[in-house]
Amino acid sequence: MPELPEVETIVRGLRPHLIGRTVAAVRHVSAHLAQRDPDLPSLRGETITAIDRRAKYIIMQLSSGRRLLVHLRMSGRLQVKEKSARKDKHDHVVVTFVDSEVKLVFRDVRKFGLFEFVNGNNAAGLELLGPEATAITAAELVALCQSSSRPIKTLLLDQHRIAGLGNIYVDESLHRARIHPLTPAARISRRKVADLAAAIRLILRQAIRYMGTTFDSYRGADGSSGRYFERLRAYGQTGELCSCGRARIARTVVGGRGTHFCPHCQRLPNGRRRREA
DNA sequence: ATTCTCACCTGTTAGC
DNA sequence: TGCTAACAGGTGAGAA
Repeated sequence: MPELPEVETIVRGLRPHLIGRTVAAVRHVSAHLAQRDPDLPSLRGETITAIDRRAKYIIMQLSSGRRLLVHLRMSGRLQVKEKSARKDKHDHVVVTFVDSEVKLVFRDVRKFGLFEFVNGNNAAGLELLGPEATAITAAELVALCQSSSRPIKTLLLDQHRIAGLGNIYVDESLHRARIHPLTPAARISRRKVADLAAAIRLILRQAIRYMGTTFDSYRGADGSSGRYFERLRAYGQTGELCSCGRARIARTVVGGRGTHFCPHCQRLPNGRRRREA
């Protein structure tokens, strides 16, 4: 699942190929995307002037002043391929460019992703996003935590509070900061919250350097896998010995999401220790 | 206002 | 072997 580091990696991979390119044609727009945005064919003739990222959103600035919004959600991929590459059954948009041997392909097996112009419907979603997780300060996170009694994991996944984290990097950040994912946010000490803010920034920075995490379907703009997979210490490590050497990584469910943690390092504050389900 | 639940979707895996 | 059911998970709409 593409989270902030994966999206950043894709954006960096797209820029050298697409900046300054003019769209020659928009091909194969799948019905579910055409229904959400009937204007997609009008991308033809636009020149891509910039490609930016906001949390997990990719925003392409166009010469007309319009903006194209892409969100990969669960299974989306945005890849640059040779013009001759065969179309896959899950390719939902194919964009070709003037005087270019490559094409941009939006593939999305589960069809949760967005590929549309910024408009009234989706602009609000962008504006409601919390501060970028990469730049979250201790003070900001302290304020955030004090205002909520929700489990810290649930709070960190709320894009309106802090934007960019997903299931993988929340588990990794809480593990590094040694905080149990079910800890009520307001019950975490200032010192631990500061640790958490530092852990979030560090892990995201490292994950970007390693070009993201490929757990299942994620691929970079050039189709490559993310190398941060090898660095995971909690997510998907159920049953593996924790780096502390004292316990094995357990799995439970928090807010409906698979949650990985070390029962030794990450304990609830009142002494109760939670085991796997 | 805030928080929780469910729907969206399909490939993969577990269970019979 | 072949089938069905459960599961994965980011987000937003609607309910509590």
